[in-house]
Amino acid sequence: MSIDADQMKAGSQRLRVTISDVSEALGLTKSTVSRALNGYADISESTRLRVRRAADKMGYRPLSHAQAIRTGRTKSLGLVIQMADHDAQRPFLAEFLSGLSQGASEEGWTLTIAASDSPETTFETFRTMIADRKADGFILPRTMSDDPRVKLLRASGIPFVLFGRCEDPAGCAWYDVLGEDAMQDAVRHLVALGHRRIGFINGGMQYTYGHLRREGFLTAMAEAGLKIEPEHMRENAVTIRDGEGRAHEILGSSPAPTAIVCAVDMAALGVYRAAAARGLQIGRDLSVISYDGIQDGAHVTPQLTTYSVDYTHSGRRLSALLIRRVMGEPVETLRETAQARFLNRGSTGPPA
Amino acid sequence: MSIDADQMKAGSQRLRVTISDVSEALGLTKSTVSRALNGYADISESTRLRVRRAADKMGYRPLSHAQAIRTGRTKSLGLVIQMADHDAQRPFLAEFLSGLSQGASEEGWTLTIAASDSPETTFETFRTMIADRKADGFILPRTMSDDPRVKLLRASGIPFVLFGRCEDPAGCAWYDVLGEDAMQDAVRHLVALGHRRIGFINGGMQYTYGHLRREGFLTAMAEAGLKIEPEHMRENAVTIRDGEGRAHEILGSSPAPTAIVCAVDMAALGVYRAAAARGLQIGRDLSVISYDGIQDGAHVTPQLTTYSVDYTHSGRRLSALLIRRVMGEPVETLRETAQARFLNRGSTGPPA
DNA sequence: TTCCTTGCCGAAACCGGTTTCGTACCCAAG
DNA sequence: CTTGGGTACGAAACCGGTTTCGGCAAGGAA
Repeated sequence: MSIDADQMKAGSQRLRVTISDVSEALGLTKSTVSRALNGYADISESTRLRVRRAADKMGYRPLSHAQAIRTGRTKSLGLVIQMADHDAQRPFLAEFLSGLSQGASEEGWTLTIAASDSPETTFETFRTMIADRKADGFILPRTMSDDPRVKLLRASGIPFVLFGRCEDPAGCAWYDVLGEDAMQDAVRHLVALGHRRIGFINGGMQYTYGHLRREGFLTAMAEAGLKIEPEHMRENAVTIRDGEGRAHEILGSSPAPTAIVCAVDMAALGVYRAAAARGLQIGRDLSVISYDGIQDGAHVTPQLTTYSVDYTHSGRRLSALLIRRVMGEPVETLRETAQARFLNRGSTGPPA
Repeated sequence: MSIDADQMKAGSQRLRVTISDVSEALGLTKSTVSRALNGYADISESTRLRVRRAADKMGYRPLSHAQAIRTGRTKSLGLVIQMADHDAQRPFLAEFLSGLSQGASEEGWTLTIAASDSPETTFETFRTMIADRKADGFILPRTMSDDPRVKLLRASGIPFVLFGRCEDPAGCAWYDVLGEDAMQDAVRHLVALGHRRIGFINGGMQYTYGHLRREGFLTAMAEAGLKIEPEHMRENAVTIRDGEGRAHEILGSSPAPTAIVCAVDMAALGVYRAAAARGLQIGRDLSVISYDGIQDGAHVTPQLTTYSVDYTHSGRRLSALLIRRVMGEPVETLRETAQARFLNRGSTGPPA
C-alpha cells in the first residue's frame, strides 16, 4: 500500500508530459512544437496538425506558470472582495463567484481572490497582487463614481473590467445590467396599475448604479407627468435595516405614497417590515417593486416583485471580457450590457 | 499622457527587481542570493544578513510562478465551491473566503477558487486543477462521511485540509468547531430552564457534522434522563423551507415538544415560520436554540439564540494549516478544533 | 545556370528563479 | 610543511516553457 502510493506518486510526477516529451516523440524540437501549438505562421499546416494531434493523444498540457515566466501572463483573473460590502453582496456572492469561475475555466484560466477588511487595505491588496503578478487583470465589482481602484489600475497599466459602468470610460471595459431601464419599467408598471404617488428608496450613492437608477426613476416619473416629492425619496439603503428606516420615514409623510420602488432587494425587505409594523399589507395597501432578484425575495409573503439580475451570467461575461482584454483587445469592443428580468410576483396591486 | 503611460509601464517593467539585480548589486551570484534568502546552511550568517537587507532595500520580491517551475510549488491554495451547497453555505461564504484569503496572504500565498455546478463536475474540476498544478493543496469545506474528494486527493498524494472531521483520519488534517459540544450545551441549557420534551432538527446527514451533532444531542438527553421521541427528531434540514416543514411535523405531534434544538440556523429560521403559522410565540410558547450564528438570526424577533461559529477565523486557521501541510508537516500535528460561542438571545425561555 | 525569395524548421538564448556540484580558502592536526 | 576536513561561495545545469535568429531547401525570376 505504501509502495502503491509511492509508485502512484512517482508515476504521476514522471508521467506529466512536457513539451520536450512531445517534441521527442515527433522528432521535432521544442521550439517547433511550441510555435505549432501557439499558431505561429511559420509552421506548415501539416506539421501543426501532426503536433496538435500528438499533443492531445499524449495528454500534454502546458504548465501555465511555466509559460508565465516568459510571457508574463499567469492566465489568472484577480478579484478583491471588500469586506465592507459584505452585507450588500452576500446574497449573490456565491452565484457571482460561480459565474466568474466558469467564465475563467472555460478558457483555461483561473480565478484568484483576495479579501480586504477595509477600503484602505483594499488598495494595499491590489498593490501586492499587482507587484507579485498574482493576476493578469482584475474584475472590479460595485463600480464607484470616483473609483480609486480604477485610478490605480489605470495608472499601473493593468487590465481590468468593471461590473457596472463608469463616467470616464477611458481604459474601461465593462459589463452591466441596465438598472435604470428596470427602474423606469417599474414606475410604468405602477402607473399602469393606477398609482400616482410613488416613492423611491435608492441604494448606495457612492456607486455609479445609484445615480443611474435614480435617473431611470425620475425619467419615468416625468414621463408619466408625476411630481417628485422629496418626502418620498430616500437613498443609501442597502440593508434590511436601512430599508426599514427609510420606509418608515417615507410612510410617515402625508400623503404617503401608495407604492415604493426600491433600487435593491435588501431595502425592499426592510419595507416589508416597516409595512408590517404599520399594519399595511404589501400588495394591497402598499405596492413594492425592487431590483436584484435575491433568493429571500421568494420567501416573503407576498413574494417580492423584482427585476432579477443573473449574477452567474454576469460573472461569466465579466471573465470572458477580461480575458479578451488581457489578450490585447481594445476596451471599446469590450463593453456589454444586459436587461434585468422582470419577476412579476405578488407585491404590487392597484392603489388602495 | 501616452508618453507618460508608456514610461510608467516601461518603468514598472524594468523596475521590477530580479534576483540577478540583487546579486549584481552585491557582487554575489544568483545562487548565493537564492540560498541566502531561503535559509540554506552553507551561507554565512553575515552574508545572509547582507543579502536580506539589500533585497529588502531594493524591494526584491521573488515571482512565485518563477519559483514554481523549479520547486513545483505555486504557493496557492485551492478551493472548489460546490454550487449544490449554495443555499446552505451562502450565509457565511463571504466570511469564510475572507478568512481563507487572510490566512493565505499572511504567508504570501494566494487563494485560487473554482466553482462546480454538480457533484460530478466537482470531480472533474479537482482533476484539472491537480493536473495543471493550479494549487499546491486544497481546502475541503463541508466534509462528508464518505467523501469522494478525500479519496481522490489521498490517491493523488495532494495535500488537503478538511473543514470538519473525518472517520478515517489517514492523511487528513483538519479544523473543526465542536458542534456536538454545542448541541449538548443547548440541551443542558433547555433542561435547566425546565424543558422535558425537546425536539431536534438536524442538518445534512451526508456530512460528518450531522452525525456528530446528533451524538451530542443524544448524549445530553441521556445525561438528563430524557426520553428520545422519534416524533421529535428530524434531519437533513439545511434551508428555511426544510426547517419549516420539519417543524410542522414535529409540532404536529402530541404531546409536542416545548423546545427544539436545530443543527443549523437556516432550519431554525424555518421553525420561526412554522411557529408563527401555528400561533406560537418563539421564546414563550416554543424555545429554539440553534447553531451557526448567521446574520439573519439577529434580524428576527425574538433574536435567535444560537452557537456562533467564527467562519472568518475558521478560514484563517484552515489556510494556515494547509500551508504547513504543503510544506511537509505531518497531518498528526495539523488538527485543530474550537468551540462555538453561545449567543444567548431571546429565543428561549421556560416551558409554557 | 544563377540569384533571390519564401517557406519551414532547428539551434540557442531567454525568462527568473532553484539546486547540484565543485572548489578555493582557512584552520587544525599530523 | 603537508594533509585533512569544514566552511562559504561560484559555476553551471536545470525547471518547462517562449521567442529570436539563422539557415537549408525548394521554387520562381532573371
